[in-house]
Amino acid sequence: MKEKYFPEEIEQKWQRRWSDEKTFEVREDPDRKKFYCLEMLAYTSGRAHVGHMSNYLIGDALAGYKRLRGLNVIHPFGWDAFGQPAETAAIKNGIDPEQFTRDAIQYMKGQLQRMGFSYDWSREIATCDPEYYKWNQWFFIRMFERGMLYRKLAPVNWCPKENISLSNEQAANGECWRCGTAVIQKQLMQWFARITDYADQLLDSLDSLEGKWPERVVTQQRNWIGRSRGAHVDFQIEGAEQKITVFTTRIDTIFGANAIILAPEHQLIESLIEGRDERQSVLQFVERIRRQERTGRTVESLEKEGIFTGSYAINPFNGERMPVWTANFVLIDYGTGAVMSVPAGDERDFEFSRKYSLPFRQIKLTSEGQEIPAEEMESPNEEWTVTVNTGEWSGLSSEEANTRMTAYAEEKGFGRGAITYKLRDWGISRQRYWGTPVPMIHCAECGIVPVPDDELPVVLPKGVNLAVEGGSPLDHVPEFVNVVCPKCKGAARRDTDTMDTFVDSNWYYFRYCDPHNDEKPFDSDIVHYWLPVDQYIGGIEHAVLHLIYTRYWTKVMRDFGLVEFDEPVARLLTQGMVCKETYRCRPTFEITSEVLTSLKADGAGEEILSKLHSLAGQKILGEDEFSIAVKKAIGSARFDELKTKILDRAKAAIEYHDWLFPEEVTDEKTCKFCGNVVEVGRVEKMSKSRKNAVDPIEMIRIHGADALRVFVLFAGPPEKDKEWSDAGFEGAARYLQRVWRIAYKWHSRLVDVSAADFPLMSEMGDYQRRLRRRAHQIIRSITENFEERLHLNTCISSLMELTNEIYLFDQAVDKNGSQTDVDAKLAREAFEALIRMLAPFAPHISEELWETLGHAESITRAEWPTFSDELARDEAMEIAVQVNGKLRTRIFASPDASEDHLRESALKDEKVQAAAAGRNIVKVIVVPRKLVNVVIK
RNA sequence: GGGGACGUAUCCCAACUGGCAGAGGAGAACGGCUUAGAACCGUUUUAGUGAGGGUUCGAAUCCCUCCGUCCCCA
Repeated sequence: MKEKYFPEEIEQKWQRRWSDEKTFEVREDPDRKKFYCLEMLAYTSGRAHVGHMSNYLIGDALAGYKRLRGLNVIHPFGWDAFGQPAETAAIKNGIDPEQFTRDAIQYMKGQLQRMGFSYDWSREIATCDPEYYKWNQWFFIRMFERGMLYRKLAPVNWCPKENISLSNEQAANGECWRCGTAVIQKQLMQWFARITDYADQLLDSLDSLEGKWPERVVTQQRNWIGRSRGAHVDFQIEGAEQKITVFTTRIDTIFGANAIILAPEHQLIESLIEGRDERQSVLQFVERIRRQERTGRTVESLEKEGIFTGSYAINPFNGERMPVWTANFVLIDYGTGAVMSVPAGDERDFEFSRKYSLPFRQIKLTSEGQEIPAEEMESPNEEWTVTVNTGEWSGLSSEEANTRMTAYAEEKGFGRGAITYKLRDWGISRQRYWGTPVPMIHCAECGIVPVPDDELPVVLPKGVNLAVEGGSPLDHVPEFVNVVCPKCKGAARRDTDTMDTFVDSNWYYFRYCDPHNDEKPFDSDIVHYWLPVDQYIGGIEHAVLHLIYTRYWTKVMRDFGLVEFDEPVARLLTQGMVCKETYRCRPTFEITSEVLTSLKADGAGEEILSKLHSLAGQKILGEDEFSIAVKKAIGSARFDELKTKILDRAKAAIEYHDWLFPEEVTDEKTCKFCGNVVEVGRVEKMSKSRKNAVDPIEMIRIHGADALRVFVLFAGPPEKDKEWSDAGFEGAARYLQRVWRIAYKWHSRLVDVSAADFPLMSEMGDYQRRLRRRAHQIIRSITENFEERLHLNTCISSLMELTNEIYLFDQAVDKNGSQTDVDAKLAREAFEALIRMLAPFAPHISEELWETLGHAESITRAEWPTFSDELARDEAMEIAVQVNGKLRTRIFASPDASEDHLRESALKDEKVQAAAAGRNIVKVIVVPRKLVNVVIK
């Protein structure tokens, strides 16, 4: 053993050995209990920073622990390799997306291996491998055969100049990311999966995840599915054959309806306006709303806009005539795309009716039992109370009325109970290159024909020009597009859509179990050995989409007979992020008299100038802040018009350097390049663009991977955000050195003793008893923590405590002048416990020390230390004695002193007696091992 | 805009089903070691839990209001 700790040397030694000996490769073993430890697929962004490591670290520590507990631990890794960012990077830099992705994987894998993670690399998957995505295609065809997939027209963001579809990010701000053209919504034929058929199952089986998944993930999924029970009601259109069917959850409020409102996309609109004066203006309105981004239309703050169609519909309950409108806040894909407006009971309807002065009626009491006249209402009443003005149902509770009125509608045949969901069918088409090709062929004779199984995979062609204008890049590859129809052998076209990458991530962890199977996606028996996943770890951003889709896919696979279980993930942990301070060199803006003069020359009016004048003299840091201030002063319409001119003129510091790396900031917190004072930003999530990412490889070069691992896990509980701190990282390194030093001091003395045949506690000295007791206490606390709370930060602090105990012990031994055999036994017990418990966190140093203690086999094959409650028992405990809840004194008692004993000792105490003198003792509360509270009056 | 989380010492964080506010780390100070410093070893150090109110024998913990920070959804 070397006297000094050289992390680099021992880390490389053990990483090589693990790899040579295939330490972490596992097989199914029916005689052993398994543990599936899974972290989410890594996105192939190029390089990983410390923030990315956080969830791998949590998983690796847990996997290490479970291995020591004797479980057969599968801990695989893979790459989320398809997707639009790789394609974007490829277009920008002219690199082939495949090359870009392969390079990223190679680099990132190197980073992970240097961290010493215990992955079974023989199971590695990259979703862009044809051997993997072949099975996406296989699933696609199976689902198509069963009618689980269909095509329909659906809107995409579309750049009219280049004729390509854009992702939401590419269409940010409503402009095409490449040419700046205004994005429009275009209807394209696209593939959809009927996930809504599984809505009830997805919702109902969430109950079984309660308590095992974070509460908020379960809640978010419930809301996302958004099941609501209500009724469909048919409204006859006046003077026409058709009826409008609306969905409502509050049929009890139908007497308060003052209009029917259709989504602008509603099919009936055209026939409603046919031949009417309103036709032209309604068409214009519909066209305008359709261009608005769909996402914006669900916001509650949305400015409600609508237009009367000229038609009327009849309320089937009371025969009232109601105008039919169309408005932007009604969505075509929710319910039936038509609602009845009940202003007295709904926020949006209320706002809408007030805006367009549509009169309405009060239909329920307030929760205090008041009937407020409709004209006097200041806000709608959305509660379930008691109905009024509701015909024969007046005076009923809302719930009662709801049930009875639904029954009435059913009886009369103009309505029926119905359930709707917020969940929509899942659009899986993408009009891009870098994804799994849809394995379908379009034949003029035979329609849509799946590619025969024996021709799978449909491989993505190489060398495709991604920067083309017009359609998807694959449309421009004739040798890909032009095929022979599998059925009639006539000329046909291949489908050029690729699949949403959520298809890839739906089932990758099933594939890990049987990654090289070339006959089917996986062998069911093997999957049944490993799955469900025991612990899944990943980011909260996947709370809804990925985690709903993968639950859905599991149920689909279950219905295919591939798996027997229902829920794929037993436990879920969403990790916090690693954050760090940011620095930014920003331009300052100032409205000076020169600025005003030149703006005047630009044609700005007096009114504007005087308003801007009020901002004069203020130095405002940052473009956003300046824009906001100016906008506030002159109003947003004028600002939009003059924006560029004002910004250009008012920019005081022309030169600035935006986000800075820490090393680009001087000690005086100024920018190294221009001397501007930098803005020290909030502690933010690490990211490349904010230049606050910490490179793990760089950190490993300084103090080693073990120190990095210990630091990140020690920085805070796994599910909370953590802050990067250089001092903390140093502290972690110092801790490992401290372990090394004390191990070095003792190791030669320990090799030949065994931690067995201890004398009775009563026969040992104080310092000896203490070490043994503390060791057993700490083993207990770390074990419980791993099993229950996974607060790994406190595990590490317990390890530090144990280390401190060993130092204390060492000091006592030095004071005695000689080490006894009992000392050596005790030290060996404590060291072996320490090293094994350190192994999940700092595996390299633990292996090395374990070997030093004379173990021939890897520490990963060792057993987790056990504890004895008896040995961990405290000798005497301090019991707090309170009078009326205030601490008055303390008494000492053995940990198993009875309540009676504690009560009596406390009452006997002179401080208690003094306080109680002349007053009544009302009661005495005894909390064994903690405190006694004497309540007096 | 909606939903959620968090706020404890100079800083990062502990405190498990309400039960003595402090485990651990960082920092600082002092002592030892040293030619000296760093490192190391040791000792010491600080808050009543963001503010206000409520429930309770007892509140960091539960409830309400407000302030602040962050996250998710839109």
